[in-house]
Parts: sequence; structure tokens; C-alpha cells
Amino acid sequence: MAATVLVVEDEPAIQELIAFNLKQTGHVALTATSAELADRMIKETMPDLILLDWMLPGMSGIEFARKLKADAFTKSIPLIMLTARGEEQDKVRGLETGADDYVTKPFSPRELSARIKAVLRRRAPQMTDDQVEVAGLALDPITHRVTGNGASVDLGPTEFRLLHFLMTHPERVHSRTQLLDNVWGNQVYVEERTVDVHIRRLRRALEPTQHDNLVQTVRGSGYRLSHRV
Amino acid sequence: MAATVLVVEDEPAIQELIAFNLKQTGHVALTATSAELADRMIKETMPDLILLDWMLPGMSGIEFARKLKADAFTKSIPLIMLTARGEEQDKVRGLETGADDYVTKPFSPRELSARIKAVLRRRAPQMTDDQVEVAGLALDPITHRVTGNGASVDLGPTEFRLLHFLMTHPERVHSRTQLLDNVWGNQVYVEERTVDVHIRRLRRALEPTQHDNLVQTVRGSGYRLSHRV
DNA sequence: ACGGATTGTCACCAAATGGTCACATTGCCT
DNA sequence: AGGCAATGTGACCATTTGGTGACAATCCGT
Repeated sequence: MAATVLVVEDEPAIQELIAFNLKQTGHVALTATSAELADRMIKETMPDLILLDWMLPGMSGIEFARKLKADAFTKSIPLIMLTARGEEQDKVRGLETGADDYVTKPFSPRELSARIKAVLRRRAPQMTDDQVEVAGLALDPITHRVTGNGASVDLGPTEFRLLHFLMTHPERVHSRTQLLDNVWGNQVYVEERTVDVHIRRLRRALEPTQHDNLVQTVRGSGYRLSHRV
Repeated sequence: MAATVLVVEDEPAIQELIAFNLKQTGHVALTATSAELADRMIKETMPDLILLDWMLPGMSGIEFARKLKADAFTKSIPLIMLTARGEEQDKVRGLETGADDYVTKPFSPRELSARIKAVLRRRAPQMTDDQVEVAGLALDPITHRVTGNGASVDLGPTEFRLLHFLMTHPERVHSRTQLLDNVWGNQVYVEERTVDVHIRRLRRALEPTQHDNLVQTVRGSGYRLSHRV
């Protein structure tokens, strides 16, 4: 999953190393050597993720992190702190400032990319190939297989995408328009009521394993996937 | 939450980009390429927010902004100005005319939507999708769920909107007219007394969890949501 | 090309919802 | 206490919304 990552790090060697690894894993790397520079770049590009070194010239990393999390516009950007080894108390303080994760130097490229992936996953869940599971209903995007309590469930392509979207965005109400945009793609024109029909087909397919009640109607708003009553 | 946003921008590419992103974030996008056209659309649709380009053919953006803020009908509509980069003095003048915020081009979709959300929250808290909680009564616009001390509360669409408005504007008395404007929308004509009936329905729905006394009658004025007796 | 699967629409139905009225109740003032 | 105005409340009916089966067009593998 391609993401734009801003690396705030003053040591050129480390900076390049990270940038290289980011590109290797399919991301776009932006770099800044100071908080001031980073600040400007954030406003311009609104990156999907920020990697922030603990120690920076001028404004310290922790100070900068606090500033980012205080600003309503940047607050929602995931933040990973890079700390020197063994500074355990720093980790604590880092998480207090609202960092989503931290990585201690030296780190392996694999570890870094794993953490990046984990943090990004929280943002765009349906983009990943991860298996999803809700109340005994499991969907595997890779094998394209759905099982209810182990028993296999047969779905058409549209119902599969619909269920995948719902399962990666559970509990949340989606209007018919949102579903059309996210499941059908936003360039095709189909009737809103068509969603109803596919919801119906999805429910029917889930009936054998009693999972049809996961797909809930919210009158006047849309549909929701939830295990709660 | 879903808001109707009017985009006044003469460059088709930018206009489309913005409209696309608005739809992505769940808003309804209207577009106008000139101040004259925008003027007509505003009268017709009364958008929740206006995005106004600085540079427009004919009447300039700043001139139009001033006009909007001088008119009693449009004065209260939040306004975000789109300015070219680095025109710092323009920002100042823009804010002087009553713009609520400004965004410098080029901007990222994320920044724009963050600012839109921030402006809407300031002007119309019930348009945002933040959770609200008052005295054990919780309402979540995203999942479209209401719980009283954890127990789920069942509401019809109108009662849900009514409660949402009251909870985002607590401790304040709202006349029937104000409630009609904010909950029903100000273009529909319904009897004032209809509000009473929906207040009644809302109270009944809140009875099971003893939250019905939050909805208070202020004789001669209207209704209020408050945890105080 | 054939046959099954898939998909978008439609028509029809049941249920939910919303607005209004009529009447009951409450509160406030003299 | 009496009377008036404001509000509460139940019922009714029209409208809206969503569920559902049927159907025709299209797609796709054989």
C-alpha cells in the first residue's frame, strides 16, 4: 500500500537509509532535516505518516511531536518516533505526546516496515490483504474465501467486495452512496436502490450460518455491519 | 457529517479535484464558476459551507466574500478562502472580510478536509461526526447508535437528529422555530407543534434509561437539554 | 455459440415514519 | 379558585422507506 512518509532526521546516513527502505517497500519518502523544515513540508504535502527522530537540532523531537499533536490539522497524522537505544523513559514520554509507535535505533529495515504497515493499517483497512474476522465470519482477500464458523460461504463478486468493505469498516453506518463509491467505484452510475438488492443477496448468502443478522439496516441512513444488537 | 459545500472556483481541474474529495469525505459538493452563479446557487440551496477562490473572473473573490458577509441571509454561512501561495497580505485581508479560514494552493485533500471539519465544528457542531456524551447518555453519529448507561436506545431518524442537535448544543434553550430550522431544515414547512410531538417521542425513547428528564421544557420559550434539575 | 452466473432495475408490499389534530393536563396570572 | 395559554399525549392517516421476488441484459467459461 503506497503511502507518503515524511522522515524527519538530521543525520544524512540514517535519513538515506530509511528513505531507501521506504522506496523499497513501495512508499514515497520525503525528508526533512529540521523541525522547521518538516513543519513546512507537512503543511504542503500532508503526509500519511511521519517518522520523527528523537534528537533534532533546534526544536527537539519531543517538542515537535507535542506541537503536531496539539494542532488540529496535524493531530490525525500517524507518528512514529525514532529513539536511541535504551532510553526507556523516553519511550514513555514519547507515547505520552501521542506518538503511535516508536522504533529504537539501530533498527532493522524489516522491523521498521512492519511497524509502518501496522500503523498505516489503522487508516485504510480495506486496502490491505489481511484476513478479516467478525463474530465467526471470516473473509480472506487472498484466497477469496469466506467462511462462517468454518463452513464455506458462497458469494458473488459484488457481494464479496461489499462484505469485505463492511468487514473492514465495521460498526459504522454507510449510506448507499458511500457504499456505491467504495464497493462499486465512483465512476459508475447505478441506482441507489441497487445496494438494497445486493444487501439482500449478501444476507441470503449468510443465512445458512446465521450471520445474516450482522448486516444491519439503519433506517434513514444506510447499512452497518455489527455483531451488537 | 454530511454537509453541503459550495465550491466557487473557475479552474475546472481544481474544481473537480475539490468536488471529488468532498464526496470522498461524505459531503455533497455543489460547484459554481463565477460569483454570479454562486450567488444564485446560495439562494437556492443555502449550503452549509462555501469554498471561495481568491481569484475569480468578474467580481473578485474578496469582493464576493464581503458581499456575502454583508447580507444577513448569507452572513452566517462559514466561508473558507482559497488563496495562491505566499500571498500573506491576502490572508490578512481575507480574514478581515470575515472568512473563517483560508487554504493556500496547492493544498492536500487531507488538509482541506481537516479545515472544513474544523470550521464546521465551530459553526455547527452537529454537522461533525464526533461522539457526544451527556450524563451517561451517549450518541455516536458514525455508528448511528445511542446508548443510555450502556444500554442501547432505539430512535427514529428525526428523533436521532433532534437529540444530536440538542446534545451538541446543551444547556441552551431552543425555540420551536430554531429546532425546526436546525433539525428539519429551514426550507420545509411544518407546524410548530410538531416539535412537541417529536420531543414527546424522544422522551419516551429515553424513558427506559431514565434519561427522559434531560429533555426539559422551558415554558414560553422552547426546549433545552440539561443534566441539571 | 451455448448455458449458467451475475448484475442492475423494477414493481409491489409491508413496515416504519412523520405531520396533524383533538383532547387532556399543566402552569401561571389575577 | 377561575380562566387562559402553553404543553403533553394518544390516535390517525398519508407518505416514505426498505425488503423481496422477478426479469432482462450482460458476462464468462466451456
